[in-house]
Amino acid sequence: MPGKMQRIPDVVIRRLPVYLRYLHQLQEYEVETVSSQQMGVDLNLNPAQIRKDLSIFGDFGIKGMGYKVAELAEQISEILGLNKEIPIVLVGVGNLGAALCRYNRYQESATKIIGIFDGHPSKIGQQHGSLEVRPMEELTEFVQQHKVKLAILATPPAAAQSVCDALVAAGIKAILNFAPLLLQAPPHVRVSNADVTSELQALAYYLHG
Amino acid sequence: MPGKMQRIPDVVIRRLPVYLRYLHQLQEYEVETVSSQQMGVDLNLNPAQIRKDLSIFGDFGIKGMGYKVAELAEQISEILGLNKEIPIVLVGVGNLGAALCRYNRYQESATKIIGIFDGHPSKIGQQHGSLEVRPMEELTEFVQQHKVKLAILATPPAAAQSVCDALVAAGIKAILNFAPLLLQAPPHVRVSNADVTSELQALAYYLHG
DNA sequence: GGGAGAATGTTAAAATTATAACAAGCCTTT
DNA sequence: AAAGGCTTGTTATAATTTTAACATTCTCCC
Ligand SMILES: NC(=O)c1ccc[n+]([C@@H]2O[C@H](COP(=O)([O-])OP(=O)(O)OC[C@H]3O[C@@H](n4cnc5c(N)ncnc54)[C@H](O)[C@@H]3O)[C@@H](O)[C@H]2O)c1
Ligand SMILES: NC(=O)c1ccc[n+]([C@@H]2O[C@H](COP(=O)([O-])OP(=O)(O)OC[C@H]3O[C@@H](n4cnc5c(N)ncnc54)[C@H](O)[C@@H]3O)[C@@H](O)[C@H]2O)c1
Repeated sequence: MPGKMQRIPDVVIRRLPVYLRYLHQLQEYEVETVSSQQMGVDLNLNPAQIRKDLSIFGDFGIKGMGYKVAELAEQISEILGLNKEIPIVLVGVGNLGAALCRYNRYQESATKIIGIFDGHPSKIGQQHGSLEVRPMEELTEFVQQHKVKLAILATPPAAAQSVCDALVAAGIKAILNFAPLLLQAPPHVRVSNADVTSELQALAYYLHG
Repeated sequence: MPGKMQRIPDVVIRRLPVYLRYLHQLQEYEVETVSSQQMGVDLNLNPAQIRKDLSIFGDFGIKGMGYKVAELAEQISEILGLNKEIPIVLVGVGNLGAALCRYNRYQESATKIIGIFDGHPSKIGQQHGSLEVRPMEELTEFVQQHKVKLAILATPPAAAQSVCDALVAAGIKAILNFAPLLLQAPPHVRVSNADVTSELQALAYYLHG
């Protein structure tokens, strides 16, 4: 639909991976097609919202029938850019960082950690799965050489801002931040915060409401 | 303000921990008061939104002056229910679960993991910090005995729904779910999803938009 | 003690997001 | 091949959330 440009809300983008995971699940059960109605029931979402989200990007459905599961999964992958491998660097190979490395290995996903870095001498050279911890000095060159655009930040909060600055300077365009603080980054760099403590605190509210 | 009852949006509740962390930071620098203006600059939020969020719960500010940092932090803690310790159980002591246990120890927070459980015999009895892995058989009794209302779920996705059911049956009221699937839980149980893969996939979109 | 300046709480407006309604279109069945 | 039954994409409506505006009131300082 080569009409006019429109801004796509973040909230829509964040639902796409949910749709995608669901579709992959259907594929495992060899389901061929699915309606927005059915998706709505299974995902606890309004069917109209699902149709609207998808129609932003194109006409993927078949009237009277629904969506072809495999095809829609492919389309969403395309939209998100998951059809090519997306290389990731992880900085801060502590408790959490190490868990993320190991997890990465059995995950069949386009997003893949290809380099891990740490500032502490004792960590350098340690092996996590197929990845060896590199020193921070190599970060910039590695990022540029491998055209890495996405980073995971898992250092303590005190180090996080300076690591963020280094990542930005190296050319990183998006950061998944696990450190419990608000990173300051330029507007063209997207930061997503995964703060467990905040999540737990928000949940705590609902224990007495 | 004993006026009429109002529903408080989730999005407001999720901002409260952000405010709280910021206030604690100010306390470290011995800042005594702060204006919504200043908070807005530091947190990248609209000052009006901050004032509105806070005014839902009471009149915490002083006109012409702003908010007393210590007092506001105390109020927000109160609202979230963080003035008493909130006990948590964690199920699934694998890579991620173990990292969360260890993290828990140095975190000065009201939310505290007090029991960890795993379904695999080889894990039972393992020590993680001060916590020893317990068998699933003890889950229900432990939850009820310690009046635990909040759980962290960190099992593989295949096991997650049945663990969720067990948690709900035991009386858990809120779950932070790390498994990449949509849990089905009754309406009185709140589920918050912390899915790293989905986060990364959403970020991927912005690498080519 | 009074006036200037500042920042709140609140009311009003704008923007965004979600839901509902429905015409158009595709598939299946007869 | 035509009808009937679904289900989409889209347009319209509703709800929520954000931002702006401003009267009120508190502090500070003279
Ligand atoms: N572990 C968890 O379960 C958990 C949960 C929620 C949040 N977090 C947050 O995630 C982050 C990591 O947590 P963790 O438990 O893995 O901490 P950790 O202390 O185990 O690991 C941090 C790692 O970062 C490295 N590091 C420190 N300064 C660095 C720098 N300037 N440059 C590069 N590397 C540096 C350290 O050497 C260490 O290996 C922290 O910000 C923590 O608050 C952790
Ligand atoms: N490790 C990561 O960095 C990471 C990142 C994102 C998401 N996740 C998700 O978090 C979850 C845990 O990941 P992980 O890497 O720690 O996995 P893991 O395999 O290392 O650990 C899973 C643990 O759950 C236990 N378990 C399995 N079935 C159980 C059952 N029925 N009852 C109780 N315990 C049971 C296992 O014994 C194991 O100890 C997974 O769902 C994974 O997809 C992990």
